[in-house]
Amino acid sequence: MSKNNALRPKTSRGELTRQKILDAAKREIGGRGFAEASISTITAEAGVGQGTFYLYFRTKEDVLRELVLHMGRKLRRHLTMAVGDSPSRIEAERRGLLAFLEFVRDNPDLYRVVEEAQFVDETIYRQYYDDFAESYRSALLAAEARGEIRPGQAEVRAWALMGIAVMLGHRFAIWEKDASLPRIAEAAFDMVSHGLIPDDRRG
Amino acid sequence: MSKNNALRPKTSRGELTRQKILDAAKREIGGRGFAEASISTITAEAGVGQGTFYLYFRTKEDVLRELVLHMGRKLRRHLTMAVGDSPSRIEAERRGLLAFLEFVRDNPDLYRVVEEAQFVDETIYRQYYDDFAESYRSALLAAEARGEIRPGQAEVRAWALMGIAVMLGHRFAIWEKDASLPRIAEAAFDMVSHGLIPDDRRG
DNA sequence: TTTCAATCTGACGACTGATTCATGTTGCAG
DNA sequence: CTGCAACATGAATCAGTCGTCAGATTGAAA
Repeated sequence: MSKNNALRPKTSRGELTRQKILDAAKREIGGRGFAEASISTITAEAGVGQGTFYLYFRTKEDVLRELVLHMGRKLRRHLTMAVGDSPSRIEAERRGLLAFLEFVRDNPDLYRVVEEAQFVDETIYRQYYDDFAESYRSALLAAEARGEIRPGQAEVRAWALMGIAVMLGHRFAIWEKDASLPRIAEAAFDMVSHGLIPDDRRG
Repeated sequence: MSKNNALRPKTSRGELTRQKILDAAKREIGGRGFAEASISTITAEAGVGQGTFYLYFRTKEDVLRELVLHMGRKLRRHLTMAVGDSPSRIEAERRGLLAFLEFVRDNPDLYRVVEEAQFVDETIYRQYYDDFAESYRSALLAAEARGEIRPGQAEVRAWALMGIAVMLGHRFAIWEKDASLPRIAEAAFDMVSHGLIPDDRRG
């Protein structure tokens, strides 16, 4: 089952070194991109010898996979905290979107690493999105059952909402770093909750 | 002004060769990814000598830029045809989303090439999206002025709507190749036009 | 037919960066 | 204190690509 590479350190010293490499890789890959980031720049940045890298990772791809997993856990934790005890799905939507945008702004390197994963290991990338989509989807279904939202294709909605978050994150948290995130989230939230059609034109 | 590289062929024979290389590059980069695609695999696929590549392009990045521009023109043309004479912005929204999804399904290589551009030449990538966002934005503003849609941040809405299209394209036109695109587009369109909040819960 | 600008070729030099490995160091269990 | 497994090193090796170039070919105008 666990194809877990048997590359895990066995002492706390090793664990620390592994972590230093992971941090450096995050900065290098996130900053310069996967192609530019070489093992030598990563190890130099981490302050360890070149060979040390191979004590804990098989390849550069390996580190990236690890970072995607890390991003997934960290983001999930962050969103859970932010959305936590929302009184309704709609309110959860609002808080979740804002929390995501803030997360992206605070972790641009991780964000970029995940996007690069798409071209390095499609499987892990898709797993990352599938996981979020699935929990998103079931949340929508539950809300629908409670009558909080209009019935509709939960699966499609989940992916559409993720698309909004990702694109707005890219545009307003990565590219335009000083945008007012609450204003952005509010505008998108308004569109999604109320719809584009004016009240006086509904059938 | 025109930094246009002076690498343009001067005869139709040259033009043809250049095109063969461009096509091969689209397949190679779209299929294996930018990093995997080497000049030699591209020229081999195109059926020309290695050196021929440099008659028309400076670098691999150069080809990718060209392909992004190409994708922009082609997609724009496609959307214009599909949305053309819609009776309303809302209707244009519906048709546009479906047309985009179909385009992605029919041109997966081009789609991927554009996404890769993000990590190769951020400038051209951003230009690509900015262009679409701008025309999207002004269309929304016009519709708003006509009272067809509720007032709101057109800029944010434009990016959010693009996010929906991109993500749904990735999920339902690239990953799940036989999804019912009209059904997907309809579901997303319904959410965006009517909103998630049920009519009986609006204040 | 001749000429020549444009086009094409593919082997090759230079270089980059991944991975290995022989050797050295660390720190804890006994 | 000592022995040993874990950890660390970086020079050397190795694979593969880029971009060049000297020479060959094409085809259309003169």
